[in-house]
Amino acid sequence: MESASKNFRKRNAILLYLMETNAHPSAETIYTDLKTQIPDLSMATVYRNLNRFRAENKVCCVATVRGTERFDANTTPHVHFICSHCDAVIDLKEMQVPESLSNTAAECVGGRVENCLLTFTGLCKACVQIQEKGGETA
Amino acid sequence: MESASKNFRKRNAILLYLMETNAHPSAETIYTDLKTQIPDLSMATVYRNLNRFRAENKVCCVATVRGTERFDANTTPHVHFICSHCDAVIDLKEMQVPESLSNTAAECVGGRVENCLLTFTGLCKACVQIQEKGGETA
DNA sequence: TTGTAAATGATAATCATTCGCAAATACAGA
DNA sequence: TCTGTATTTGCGAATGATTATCATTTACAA
Repeated sequence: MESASKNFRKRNAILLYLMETNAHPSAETIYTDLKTQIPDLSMATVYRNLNRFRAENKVCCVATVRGTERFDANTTPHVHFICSHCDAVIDLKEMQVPESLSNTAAECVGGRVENCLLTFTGLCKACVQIQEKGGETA
Repeated sequence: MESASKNFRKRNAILLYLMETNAHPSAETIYTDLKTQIPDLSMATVYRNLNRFRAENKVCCVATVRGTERFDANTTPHVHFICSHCDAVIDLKEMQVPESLSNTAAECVGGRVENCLLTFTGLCKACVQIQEKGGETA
């Protein structure tokens, strides 16, 4: 196992960070947050390991928000909501992608379906309220 | 109506191009293809108008493939398949996003749901076949 | 020790996208 | 027909995210 020894401290820290958050952070957020515990961390290491995790299917990119990729250690099909005002990427844990859909998709494409993402966009609860206040002028 | 006159020739050409294709092109593809009919077209114009169309809800970005946005003049909820080998973005026209899902999502978030995308990834038909041939060595 | 392979940091390079500004264009009214 | 104004555009520079390069460090095995 490649966990305790060798040069995997930083790699493991990055994966752990992703497994323990549900905020779908960007590479930069990961870097900034981990930098406090690991002062000699480099952005290159974050990107390199993210790409490695992706190739190993330990991590996936669930969205690209304003040109920035957002990562998740949950690689099973699941449902997200992206707020177009505050850029939050929120898990909709209560929802599931109906299994039947993947099968139908595979039939339609005639190829191999490996993953799927169901993504809603709009305004999150907090941003709806902000907008309602700000909209009084209208 | 802002169609025939004024300075809208290029703008209209871009929108028309998007309405007539189902290939979900990138800004660069749009630019390259239109350049043959409109030699003095500029990339900035393509990007500017894409952003305008987006704001007007005439066009949306349906995916980001290898760091490049892919556009679609169909702004209603629909289903795509992205081939991770050839980067094709394919409409699954036979499939629909169940209406009920959007309602459920709105309840879960407690905010305002504006759009949704259901996206499958994997290998398209052609790329599966290529891979099967190439895999003989194993 | 010593050699080897893998991981990293720093920074340069790349690529998609946006910005700034001056020139071109279309149209309204004198 | 001129003139003013607002819009659109082209060009090229600037930005921002991501990747590549390369020398250094690290872990481990012989």
